[in-house]
Amino acid sequence: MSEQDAGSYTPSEYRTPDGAPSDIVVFTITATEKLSAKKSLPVRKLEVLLIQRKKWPFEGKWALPGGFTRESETVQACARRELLEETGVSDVHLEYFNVYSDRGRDPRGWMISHAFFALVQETYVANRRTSDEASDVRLLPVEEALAMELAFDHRTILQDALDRIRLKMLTTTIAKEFLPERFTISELYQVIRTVVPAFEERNFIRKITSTQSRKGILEEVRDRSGQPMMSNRYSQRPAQLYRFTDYVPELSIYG
Amino acid sequence: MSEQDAGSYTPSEYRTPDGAPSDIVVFTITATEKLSAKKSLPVRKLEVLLIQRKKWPFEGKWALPGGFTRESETVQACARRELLEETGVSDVHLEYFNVYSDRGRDPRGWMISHAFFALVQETYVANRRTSDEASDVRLLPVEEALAMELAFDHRTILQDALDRIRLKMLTTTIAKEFLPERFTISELYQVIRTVVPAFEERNFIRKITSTQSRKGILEEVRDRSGQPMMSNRYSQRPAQLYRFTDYVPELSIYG
DNA sequence: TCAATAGTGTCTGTGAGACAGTATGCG
DNA sequence: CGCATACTGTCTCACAGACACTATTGA
Repeated sequence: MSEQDAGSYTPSEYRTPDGAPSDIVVFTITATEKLSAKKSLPVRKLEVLLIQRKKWPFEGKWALPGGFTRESETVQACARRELLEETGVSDVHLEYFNVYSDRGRDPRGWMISHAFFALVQETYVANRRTSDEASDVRLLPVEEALAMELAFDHRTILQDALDRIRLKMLTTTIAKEFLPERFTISELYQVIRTVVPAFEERNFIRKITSTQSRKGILEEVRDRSGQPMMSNRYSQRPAQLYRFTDYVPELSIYG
Repeated sequence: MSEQDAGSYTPSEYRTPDGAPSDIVVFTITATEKLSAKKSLPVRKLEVLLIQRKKWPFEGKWALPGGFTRESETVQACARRELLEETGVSDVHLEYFNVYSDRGRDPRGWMISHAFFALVQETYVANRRTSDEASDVRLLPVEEALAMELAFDHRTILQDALDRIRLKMLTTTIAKEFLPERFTISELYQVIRTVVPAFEERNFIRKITSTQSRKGILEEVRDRSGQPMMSNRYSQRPAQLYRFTDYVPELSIYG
C-alpha cells in the first residue's frame, strides 16, 4: 500500500537509503571553423562535460557531475544547484529522465541516483572551473566518453541520456537549446545532424518552410520595417534568419 | 561533483532520506455492453486503481498503491513487487515516469517517491483484493479520481501519469496493452479515443490500413489456410482482425 | 572566375481528407 | 426491412522526394 507500511515507521525499524544523489549529463555542441580561409559551415561536435574524481571511490576516474540531495530541496533543485556550482550557469534546459538504483552501483552504500540532462550553449561552459572535489573538468566528445570506463554506472546513464535527447531532438523543438535565438536553416540542420547523424533530409529547407505541413514551428525574422533579416556568417550569399515560435507540434503514429 | 561530497561520508554527517517509496498508477479500460439488445460497440472507460488508507497519515483517504523500496531491490523491482502483491498480476506493462520529492509531501519524513504507471487488461484486475493495509480497493473513473482529494501528492502524480499515457498512446503502440492479441480496427480506435478523447480521425481505417504510410504497425490476421480471420463480436458484418507487428514507428517533426 | 552556401523550378507519385455509397447479417 | 457496424469508390488538393537549375558575394 502506498507508503503506509510505514504507518508505524521508525528509523531503526527499516533500512533507509544512504543518499539520493543527482547526476547531470551536460551536453553541448562545439563549433570549430574549418581550416579553409573561405566562409563555410563549422564542424560541429556533440560533447559532454565530465569531471575527474579526486577521492574514493573511483578516484582518478571520469564521472558525471552531480551531488547529494539535501533534505530541504527537491531532486530537481539539487540538480539545478549542482549545475550552477559546477558550470556557473543557470536558466538552461534541465530535464529529469531516469532513476538508477541497482544494488552495488555505489560502494559507499545504498544510493538511489536521479539522472538529468542539460543542454547548454558552448559559450556557457567555456568558463568552467575545477572545484575542490575534481582534479579536472573537461568537455569530451560523446563517442569518446562512451568508449571510456567511467565511474559508477555513469556510462549507462550517459548512453540513456544520449538516446533520450536523440528522440527529443526529432520530436520536440529542443534543438533551440543549442541555437541562438535567430539562426539559419543550415544551422538548424547541422545541429540536428550532430545529435542524430542518421537524420538525413535532402529537401530539408523545402519541408521546414512549406508553411502548410510543418506549419508554425519556425517563422522568418524581419526587422522593424518588415524587411527579412539575413545572415552571411557562414556563406557568401546571405541566408534568411528564422526563430522558433512557441507552437508545440503534436505527433501521432495514427494520423 | 558526482556523489563525491560523500568521499568522507558517514551516516551521522549528512541527513539521509527516510524512505524511497514507489507509487503505481494502474490504468485499465473497462468495457460495458450497451443496453440495446443488438450487437454494438461497448462503452469503454479509463479507470484507475485506488486503495483506501487504513492508517495514519491520510487514513480514510484514497491513494495510489505502492510501498517502500528495500535495500536489496531496485525501485523498478519494488514497483513490480508491489503491483504483484496488490493486484496479483505480473507480466504487465510497467513503466517509470517521474520522481516526486517536494518537501513535506509525506508527514512521516523525507520521502522521495518514484512513480510508475501500469497498463492492465480489465480481466487482470477483476480479482483484486483488499490487503491488511487498505480498507478498500477500487477501480474509479480517472476523471472522478482527479476530482477527489487524494492522499499525499497523488492527485498530481495521477495527472502526470495521465498526461504521459496520452502522449504515448499517440506516439507508440502501447494501445496493445489494452487490447487482446487480435482485435478489430474499431476496437483499436475506441481504445485510443478512451484515453485521448480529443483524438478524432474520420478515415481511421483508411489511414491505418493504407499499407504505405503507416506501414507495418498492424498486420491482418490470417488462419493456417491463408483466409483472413474475422470477428462479429461487435457487429453483424464480420470485421477483419489485426495484430500489432513488432515494428517500432519513428516520428519526427522535421520530416 | 571560382568556391561555397542558399535557395527555386518542375515533375511525379502518393496519400490525406471528405463524403457518399455499398456490404453483411441479425432481429 | 431496418439497424449498426464494416468497409470501398471516387474525387481533390497538398506535398514529399528527386534533381537540376539559378542566385549571391567574397576571395
